[in-house]
Amino acid sequence: MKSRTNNPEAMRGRVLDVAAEAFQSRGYHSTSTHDIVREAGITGGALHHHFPTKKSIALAVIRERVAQAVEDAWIDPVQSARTAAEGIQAAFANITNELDERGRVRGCPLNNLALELSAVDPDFQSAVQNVFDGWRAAITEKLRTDKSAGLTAIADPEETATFVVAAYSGAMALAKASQTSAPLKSCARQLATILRATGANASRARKR
Amino acid sequence: MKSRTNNPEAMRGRVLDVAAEAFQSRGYHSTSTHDIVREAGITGGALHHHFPTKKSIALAVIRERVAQAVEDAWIDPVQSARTAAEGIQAAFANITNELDERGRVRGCPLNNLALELSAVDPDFQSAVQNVFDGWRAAITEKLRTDKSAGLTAIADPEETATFVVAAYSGAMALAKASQTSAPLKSCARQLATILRATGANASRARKR
Amino acid sequence: MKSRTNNPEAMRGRVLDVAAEAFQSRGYHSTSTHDIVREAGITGGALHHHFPTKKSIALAVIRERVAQAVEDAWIDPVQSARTAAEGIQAAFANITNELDERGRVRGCPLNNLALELSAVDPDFQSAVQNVFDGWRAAITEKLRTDKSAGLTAIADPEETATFVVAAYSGAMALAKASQTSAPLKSCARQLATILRATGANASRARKR
Amino acid sequence: MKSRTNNPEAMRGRVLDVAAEAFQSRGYHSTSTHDIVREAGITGGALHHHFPTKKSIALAVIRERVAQAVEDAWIDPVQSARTAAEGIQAAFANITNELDERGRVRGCPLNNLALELSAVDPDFQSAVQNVFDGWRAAITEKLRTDKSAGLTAIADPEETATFVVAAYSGAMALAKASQTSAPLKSCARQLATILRATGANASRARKR
DNA sequence: ACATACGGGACAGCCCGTTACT
DNA sequence: AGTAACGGGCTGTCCCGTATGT
Repeated sequence: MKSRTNNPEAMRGRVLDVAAEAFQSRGYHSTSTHDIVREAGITGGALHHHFPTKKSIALAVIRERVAQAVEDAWIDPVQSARTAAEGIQAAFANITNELDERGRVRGCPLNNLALELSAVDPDFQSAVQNVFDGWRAAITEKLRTDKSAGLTAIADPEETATFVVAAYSGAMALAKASQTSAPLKSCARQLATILRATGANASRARKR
Repeated sequence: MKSRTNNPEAMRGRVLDVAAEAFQSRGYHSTSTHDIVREAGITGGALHHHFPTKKSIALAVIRERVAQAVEDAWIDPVQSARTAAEGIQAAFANITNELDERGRVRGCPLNNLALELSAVDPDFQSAVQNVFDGWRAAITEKLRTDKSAGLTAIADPEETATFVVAAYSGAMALAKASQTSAPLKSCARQLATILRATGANASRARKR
Repeated sequence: MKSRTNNPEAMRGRVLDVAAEAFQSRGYHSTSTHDIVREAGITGGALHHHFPTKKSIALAVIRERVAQAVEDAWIDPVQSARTAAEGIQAAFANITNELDERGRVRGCPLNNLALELSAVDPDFQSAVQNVFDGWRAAITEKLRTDKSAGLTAIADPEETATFVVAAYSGAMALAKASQTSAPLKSCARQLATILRATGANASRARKR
Repeated sequence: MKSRTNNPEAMRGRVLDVAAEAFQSRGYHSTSTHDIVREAGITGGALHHHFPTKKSIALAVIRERVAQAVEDAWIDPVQSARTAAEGIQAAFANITNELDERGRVRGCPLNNLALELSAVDPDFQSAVQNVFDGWRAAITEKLRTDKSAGLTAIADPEETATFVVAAYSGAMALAKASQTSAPLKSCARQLATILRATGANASRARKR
């Protein structure tokens, strides 16, 4: 008879950690519930107790782990930066650094799951969309309140935020496909130029 | 015994058509070989004769169908457009129109497979990368040879091309997640502004 | 939903019984896992729970059923017989009788699997060898401790034991090929003569 | 378009060579017709032209290759030897030498197929039995006509021949299971002693 | 709360044969 | 004589979910 440590919170957390990791590395469909059971060192029964279906695991991963990852990697840096442009650059820089250290590009956890699951099920779709919305909202807000030179002139902060998220998402997709951080670096530079240029234009416009 | 007419090309083509459609709509892992057999109206033996493994189907789909789709939707419009900016806008416009007519956003076939398969297998990864490379190369070339006002001043056409591809890819990911064409429209507008702005800057720079 | 009673041991045993029977009658490769599922009256899931692979079934059959059969048919009779020669004759006699009653010669379960699987996989090979070793060891031991007239003079009990096992195995192979018990009877007689002769020789030798 | 060399005899022979080799190494059921096609460098259609079914290949292998192998390894040496005992020892010696050089024990081609196929199909069974019968007949004949000292006294040459074949077959089975030539050497020694002893007994008997 | 046993049904891949075609 | 396309069906494995047991 094996010993057992009743600690539901810890077990739930371990499951989510393992599942988040597996979903990002191998994808949702390529990860079996048995993989999670094995890697988390638990039993099928325990998994079922906390998550009755595989779908419920994925939803929890999106809501509790992926959303957190987006917050850590994007929302916090952007909010705490001096300007929106700096926040965006910081986010890119941090992610690129991590990538170069790791050596392998697993892609953006949100985009990976978004592409794989959005078409599968409306529950997945809306869960994913919520995270995207929070992400865009944070950037939008920063763009709106950014009092740095000229950026106030940005016509549509929401659209710009969408654009930033899209550029990053696509850059990460290219990075994953090429297994290089180069596309991310390129896009970071392009975005930097654009945001500066926009500001410059705007300030120039105002000066006249 | 029924009569039979050998027509390997047609059968192969039908398999690829069905598989390309299924992989885009439901994804690679959510499509079973039996689905393909059923939808293509063939037998398991015939499928195995032409494609011994599911992976070989996906590789052929990427190389022969997805690459073609990218060519039709991006490379041809860009090459035949007057300017790079116009070509890019045309590509966005066509795709967005199709999306709005269809009502459902299935995502970019290349990005869907890229995100799902790049991490799975190096063969997939390089097949996907080849298509991305062709795509970027076409835009790069157009940017380089574009004699329209000021755009010759683009510092790094390759990087700009990467950025365009990334922005589109990410925009389509957002569109899929939100099941709306709005992100695509936003990003198209942003890109238009940027390319125009860049040109404006450049011409301004030259005037001085 | 039907009610269910968990009884893992019984289910495992039923699987092994069915598999042992099928492997002996039709061979390992000619028995499908579905055959086992059907004949044991279980489900695929249950089979997979107890035996994740077909190989694991065969290994269990060898270790838990074939080894037992060898013990019943050879080791026990030899050990409990008065002399080695008598034990060997008893084993032959019992097996031949069973054969004649059954009418059909399915061969020695150990040799059947040995010939079919030894070259396939080292795990099979060593599992089979273990049973052979136990078989030979029992005969060796009996020959060594046999105080009956003259047999103590057997130069190399181990080699003689090997010879007995080989003669039986080959005789059963001939019996299977001819679907007759005749080869077994012939070999039993030959072995009887030899063991007696050896004893006679030995005792004659000692008398001198 | 590939060139083609019409040479039915050669193709048939190549198929049988490849099949014989594969059947001995891996067994009948573990060898697919596609394996044969690939290893023989032919096409499925060509195989089907010469051998309409897999069974027909096996029957031809038994009748044309395995029978020949038994003739080369046993019948010829026994017939051309001075005495039966010497012929048997020569056969054992040759086979054991080959085994030691090869390093891997694949078993007796006849016994391998006999054990795997005798129970499957009566056609296989009788084909195998024919080869066994020829083998035993050759030894029987030699034992009968052997004018060497004492061996004429062998009571039942046919039974003795059966015994020799059985001992060899079983020894090879043990050799395959242990992947050692040791069992063959042991049994050869035992048989040598027996045949000599029998001769000695007989001549002793006659002397009195 | 957790563990083991089990249900059914799919999964990708492969099998042996046959038929159309050169 | 020989080639390539094709037909069905089956293989071992694995899947996710649930029920029973502690």
